[in-house]
Amino acid sequence: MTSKKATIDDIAKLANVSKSTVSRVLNDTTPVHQEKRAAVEAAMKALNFKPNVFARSLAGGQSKTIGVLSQHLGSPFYDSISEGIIGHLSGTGYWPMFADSNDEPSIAEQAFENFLDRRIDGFIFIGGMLSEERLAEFNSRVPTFVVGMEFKTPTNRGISVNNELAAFNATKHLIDLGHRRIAHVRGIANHKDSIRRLEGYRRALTEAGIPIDPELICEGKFDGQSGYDATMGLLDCGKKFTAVFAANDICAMGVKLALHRHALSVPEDVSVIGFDDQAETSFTVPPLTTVRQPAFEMGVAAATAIIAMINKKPYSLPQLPAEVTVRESTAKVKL
Amino acid sequence: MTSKKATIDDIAKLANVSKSTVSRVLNDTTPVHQEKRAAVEAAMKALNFKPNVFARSLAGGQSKTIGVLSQHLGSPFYDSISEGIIGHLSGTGYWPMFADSNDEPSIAEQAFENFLDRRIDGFIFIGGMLSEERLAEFNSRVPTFVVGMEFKTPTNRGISVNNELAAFNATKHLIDLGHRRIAHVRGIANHKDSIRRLEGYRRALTEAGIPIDPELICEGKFDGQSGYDATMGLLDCGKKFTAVFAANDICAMGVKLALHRHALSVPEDVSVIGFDDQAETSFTVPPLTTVRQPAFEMGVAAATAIIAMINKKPYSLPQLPAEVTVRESTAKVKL
DNA sequence: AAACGGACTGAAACCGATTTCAGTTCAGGC
DNA sequence: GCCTGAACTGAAATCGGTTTCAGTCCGTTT
Repeated sequence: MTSKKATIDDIAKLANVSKSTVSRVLNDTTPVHQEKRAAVEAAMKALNFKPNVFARSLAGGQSKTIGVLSQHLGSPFYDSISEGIIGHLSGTGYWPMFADSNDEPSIAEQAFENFLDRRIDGFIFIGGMLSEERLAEFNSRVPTFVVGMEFKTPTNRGISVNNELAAFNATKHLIDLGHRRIAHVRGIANHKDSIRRLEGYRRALTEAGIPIDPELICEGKFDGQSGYDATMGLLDCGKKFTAVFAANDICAMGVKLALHRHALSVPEDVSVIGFDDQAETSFTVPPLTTVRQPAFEMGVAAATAIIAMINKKPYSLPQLPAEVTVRESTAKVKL
Repeated sequence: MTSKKATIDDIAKLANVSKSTVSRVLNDTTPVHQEKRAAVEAAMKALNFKPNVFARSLAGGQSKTIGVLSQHLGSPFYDSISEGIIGHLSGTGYWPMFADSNDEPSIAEQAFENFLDRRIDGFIFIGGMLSEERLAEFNSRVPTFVVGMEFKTPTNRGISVNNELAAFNATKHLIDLGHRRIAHVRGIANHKDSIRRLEGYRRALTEAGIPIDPELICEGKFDGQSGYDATMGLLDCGKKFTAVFAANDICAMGVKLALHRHALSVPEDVSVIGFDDQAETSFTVPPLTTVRQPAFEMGVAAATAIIAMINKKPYSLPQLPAEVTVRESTAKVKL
């Protein structure tokens, strides 16, 4: 098929110009006469020319790669974001390069340095274990976009659901169903999302005039086991509650299993609401009520934004809803 | 910290040798006198030298990047494999570059070409929508390792669970519990894994002297919806069965929900077994019996193998078990 | 003692782009 | 009619490595 792989010199020869000119039409750095530009473009088409990324990057140009740092690949929510990023990047000429920090700030820092060695053109940070200051510092070294973590200062440098509001809505949904003793199983304690979700939970209770019972707020880790353990703990010591707001969907599954172990049924005895709306969620028994986070769309937005940032073009971010998806794991409180 | 970034010339100057020599100790291509080698190594340490990947690759050396093509990022099984790959690659100097073919052979082909443009040193193919011939062809162009798909010809070029055997074991587990009317919800029809799993299912029935009822074999797509639809279909037309072997765990969740809709309980009325043992699986109500695929370990093995292949070193692959993880979704058939 | 071959080395070419530098052309302002 | 600046161009340097080529040095063979 493609015999060898055309270089810029081949194009120059065929179009009868110098390689400088070819480079110019390639990068739009300097005006090029219409005629020559057309000749060059024709030659590129004819030879199916694709610039060599390495030569380009070596010479100081772009590497056409985007570093993507996920806090935890294997977490469905982050993975959906990644999927959105990959999906949107494909065909743009940019390629993502992934790293996983495993929720460790020090690994994240190191991964970032490695990315710089690789001369990434842009950096997408998924999740939220780094301070805004660090991220600002990153951004001063390479265009940086944050997804899935609330990022206040430069509002257009990140995209995320409003966790506080989403958690408020989730809790309010339960309150509206008549629940007053609502437990909350948290995510990782110092994780931004966890903190904001706890805030939303508290605000909803407070605004409804329900006193906050600290014993109903359990530590967790965004996983099934911690949801299970926390709920078992509550149940074993006879704590009364009629609803649980879990930090995320997989945690909610753990909560449900613990309730099942105590012969409590969902939603008849206890209502459960999750967070994320990950794919499996609608097939649990019963299907889980949850707060939807449009993860894939967030990934797409991040990819769109980072490309625009790299090319210093304007872009706009979608407004993300924080809606409760009502399914069958929540119901009116039993009288 | 690191002021500028040392180049090979800096090293050469400091070690008082030519850059050729530095390159030689870097790549171990030609013998270098012990003294000079030591001097060079010392200089590299002192200047914290890291060779520029782009210059290296441009000059015809290695790019230190591994192309990883997943059939479907966002599928928990494939993601766990990816996680294993990323985990094991980290710190080796090699970096993965991901693409997602979305189960489309044509996209896979294109992704592979793009990878070659990026001069990947090695290629890891996750999943199984490509023929062995194509993969052999790929392997002739760049070291290629296949993970999560059975790959017969060169036995050490891929790693996978024995799907036929695993499916046989799953089905046999049900038979041993006394079930004789066992439905099977398949994965994507022309997907290798699906085919092999169907074979295992058939063999188990045949060896047990149970006639195969084609109406109990339903098409599916490795997702929750198809598990749900298939089961609803069976139930709605009054087909009798006491157990279901689902193509994977998420499919099994769909199956369970459909049973729940018909007021059938698991495992009292119908036993359900899944495949993969993905993380959430142990928190479903009731926890799902499934066949474990050690995905993360498979990823690690793939990363290990590809690096060895690139460097023409020997390596060995672990033997993967195909064990049934018995939880609570399967039970003795009701008499 | 001459010839040979293996260990070891540095200069220079090369990989394929970008960018600087030094012009050349040409239109418009005075 | 001359000057100025913008549009446009190509030669050559550059990015940071690898690899070829042409040797040098030395211990062994014959």
